[in-house]
Amino acid sequence: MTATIQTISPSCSDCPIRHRAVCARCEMDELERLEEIKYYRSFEAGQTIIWSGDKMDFVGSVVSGIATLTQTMEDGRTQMVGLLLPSDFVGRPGREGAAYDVVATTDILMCCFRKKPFEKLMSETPHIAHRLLEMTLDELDAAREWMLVLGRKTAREKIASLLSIIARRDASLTGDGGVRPMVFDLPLTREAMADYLGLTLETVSRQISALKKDGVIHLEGKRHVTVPDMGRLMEEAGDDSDGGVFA
Amino acid sequence: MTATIQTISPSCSDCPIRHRAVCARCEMDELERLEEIKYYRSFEAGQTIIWSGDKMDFVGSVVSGIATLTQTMEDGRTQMVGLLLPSDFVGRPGREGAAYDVVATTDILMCCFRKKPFEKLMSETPHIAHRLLEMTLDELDAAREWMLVLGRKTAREKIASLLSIIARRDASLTGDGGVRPMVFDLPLTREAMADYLGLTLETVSRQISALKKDGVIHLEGKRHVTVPDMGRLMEEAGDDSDGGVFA
DNA sequence: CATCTCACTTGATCTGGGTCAAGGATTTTT
DNA sequence: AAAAATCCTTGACCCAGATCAAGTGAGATG
Repeated sequence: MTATIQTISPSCSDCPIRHRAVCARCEMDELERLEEIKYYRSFEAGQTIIWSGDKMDFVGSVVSGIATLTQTMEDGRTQMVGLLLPSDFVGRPGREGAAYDVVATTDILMCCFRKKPFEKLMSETPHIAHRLLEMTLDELDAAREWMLVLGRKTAREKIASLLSIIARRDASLTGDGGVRPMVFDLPLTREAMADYLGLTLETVSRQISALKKDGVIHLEGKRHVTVPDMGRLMEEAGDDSDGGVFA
Repeated sequence: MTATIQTISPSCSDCPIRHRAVCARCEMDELERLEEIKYYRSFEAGQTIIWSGDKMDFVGSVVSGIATLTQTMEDGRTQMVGLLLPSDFVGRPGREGAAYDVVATTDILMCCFRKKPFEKLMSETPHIAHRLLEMTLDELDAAREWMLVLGRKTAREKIASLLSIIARRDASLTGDGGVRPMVFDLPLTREAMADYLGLTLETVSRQISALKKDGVIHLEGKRHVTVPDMGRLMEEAGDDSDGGVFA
């Protein structure tokens, strides 16, 4: 149950996540400096990557697999505060410790940079700091969108919101535009969905069954989802602001 | 009901919010450049400062007064996603439009910088970009802490959480350390609290009454709050992580 | 001084989602 | 192939918080 630390380190331009990673706009000499501090790290499903409060000596991006950011109260109530899908960034440059538990939900491969040298590089390279700010603003928007979901939506709307976010992210990763019907696999257990949505796993299960009965989604097995009509799903989510992805 | 635009523009070093403002670590020539693009703007209680989606041509900080960031669904359900107290920063450098409605809850004075030149200054001054990143990370932490409140806390815990956050902020502004008992004025109506907490105003009212009956807080009028024991309040909030302010 | 309005309180009732409990379907272990 | 462990579903019941409704109290307005 320990992390396999692999030092594959292909050249940064081969990095499978370069389209969103900080290195996307780097010059050759910056690439070389990034190369020196870069390493890959893989974790098994269920492993905790970082514990809240632990010192975090790296930043990085998810290459493949899924992880979650969660907060837990003393009595065990837990709330997921972030979902890390491939290309998402993890880490808080300038901060010592981790603020949340980071848990691998599936087997996961991360592309990491040692934190200290990364910060040095960042302070010397304006566009990296810029890119970080942009990504942090994106995360802030996502967190605030989720506050509306948690605070004001019904259980059914919450499920529909989650499905439509996952579908959207999945489509943008596979470049699968607005093709209908939309097909994807749920990367989360019912319990993890419940933790994201502020519900119980029973309610999640019931609402998924209800959406299925009403023909909003179709299920094969427990995880494989087909959405015959994304517009319908987003209506169910109470969401007109579709972000233009499926316009 | 239009905004009074005053161009008081005292020198930046006189800025009442310089301790948290972006200019805190600026050199003299940067201060002068900031001075050129700086202006003050005041709004009356109830005024909407920016509408979600509107083009936003400034960034800035709250000097005095309170504003809120809110999101609204088509059917009128609203969720507050941020509370802007004095010294808080507003604006999304690098983004065109506003993502949320910004509403003045009390009369408010803002210290603004024109956006385009501010962005230029930012791209030429690493430590400003740095400071912005830090502030955005703070906001992200606050948003995620609030996700736990919205998703997993009971009505009573939500109220206690809000009171303890306001008390904390108030104390750090007035430099009023850990002095017990803690006294402050609620800057929000019951309805605004409800919008922040994902509750109805009736529930907010009932829970405040309950906390009062149980001696957790004491009320004079409807807004003036005395907290005889901050530790007790934070227990009620289900919150051990007190941020060390009242350790 | 009477009336309005706005912010709040309190009561009565209803209901969405939580809780508790009993399975079912797959996969993993032995 | 039996046993155990996961993950999921469904039913029955309950309760925290929503909804509906009727006030109260303190400023503002005429």
